[in-house]
Amino acid sequence: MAGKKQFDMDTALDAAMIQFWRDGYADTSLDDLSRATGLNRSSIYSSLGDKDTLFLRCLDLYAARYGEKYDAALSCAASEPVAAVRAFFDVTLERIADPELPDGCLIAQTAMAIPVLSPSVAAHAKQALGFQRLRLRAALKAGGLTDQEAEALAVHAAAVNQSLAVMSRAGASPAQLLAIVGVTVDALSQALRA
Amino acid sequence: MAGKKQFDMDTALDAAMIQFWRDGYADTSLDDLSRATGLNRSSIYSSLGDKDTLFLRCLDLYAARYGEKYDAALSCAASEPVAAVRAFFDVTLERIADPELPDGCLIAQTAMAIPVLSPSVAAHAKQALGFQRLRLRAALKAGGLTDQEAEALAVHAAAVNQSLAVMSRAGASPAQLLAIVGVTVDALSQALRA
DNA sequence: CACATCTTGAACTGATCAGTTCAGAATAGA
DNA sequence: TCTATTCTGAACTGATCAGTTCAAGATGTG
Repeated sequence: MAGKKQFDMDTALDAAMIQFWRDGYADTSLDDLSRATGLNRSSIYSSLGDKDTLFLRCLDLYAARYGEKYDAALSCAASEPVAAVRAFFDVTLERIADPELPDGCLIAQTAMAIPVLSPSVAAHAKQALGFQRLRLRAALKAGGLTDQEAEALAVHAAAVNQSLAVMSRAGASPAQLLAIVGVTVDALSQALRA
Repeated sequence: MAGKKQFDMDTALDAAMIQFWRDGYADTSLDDLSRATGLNRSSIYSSLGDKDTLFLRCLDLYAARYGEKYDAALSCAASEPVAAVRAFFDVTLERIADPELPDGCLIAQTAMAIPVLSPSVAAHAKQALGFQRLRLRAALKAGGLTDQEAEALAVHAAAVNQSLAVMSRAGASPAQLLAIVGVTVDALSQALRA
């Protein structure tokens, strides 16, 4: 069982991310991480760093992975802004519908715990939410909204996207989640018609 | 220091509620509660029960207190539905703006932690969110929306209300929070115009 | 075979946690 | 004054936590 790397770093990081995602930072112990990754306590410590460092890596992995998907969804915003925003929300809805993945959202969960988290972790979470808003704003401006409209709808859409995390954890049905984003998409259609 | 009750139960419960609200269940220790309430460890145990019981009481106190305010805000829905929903969100926005109170929302925070909470606590949180939706739905129907529209807008508004908890924790400005609810209020105006 | 590399399990430290108990101090009312 | 009630501080249990260390075992490479 030695001589060469026995585990895939990315797989382990993935498992750790999902563990943090489901239970949150406070309720995830090193033993939980050890169980989730299949790695020994010592191995985690020596190759992934301590709990804080590992959590930061997981946050970044999460932001990068889904950030790409959100970007891809919004890429058609210039020609079809409504479809783009719908696709944006679909990224989240599909993630929630995936039985392999936890409900909720790692960023939202982390944001809610900001008062008890380290400043660096808090900063990463805030930054991730900021990126989301900027992504949406750029797309909406490309889609033809004014600066003001784009700003307002971007922060609204980012918030609604986070709300899906709360509502899914509280047991909302897929139909209800769809209704939540439906109102927002309709509001965008309306804004574009003006 | 004895012979008669030395502390006001409601005051103590209030302090405990705020402590849970700010730091969440997992990150609140009995020592934190002792400090917050000014009560001895033993006194908490003997007069407020164990951590789980106390948390349930705090959840109920929170739901009752703000439930009343939400109801009052929505009471004019039949004649002025848009103003009613705006007043509904104002309850949350004023709570967030109050420097005496934590950001966020106890219900939202609890909902996010459902996977690691006891079933009874999870049930209380879900119930509270369910009430919020029913409150909104009744108001919107009274305001003249169809059943379908009222259902969709109610779950949307309840979600947006929860999103304010996430966004305020992530450092969103009052103007941004206002923009978030603005889009929803506009969507309601539009629905009523049809 | 020998060595460098990797992995493991176990242990230990110092800290915190919830829950519980209890003796004693303080006090209000009879 | 006597007594029932209330409060307090301290202690203890059994558990978990993060962080760290290390010796022993396993394996691939040269």
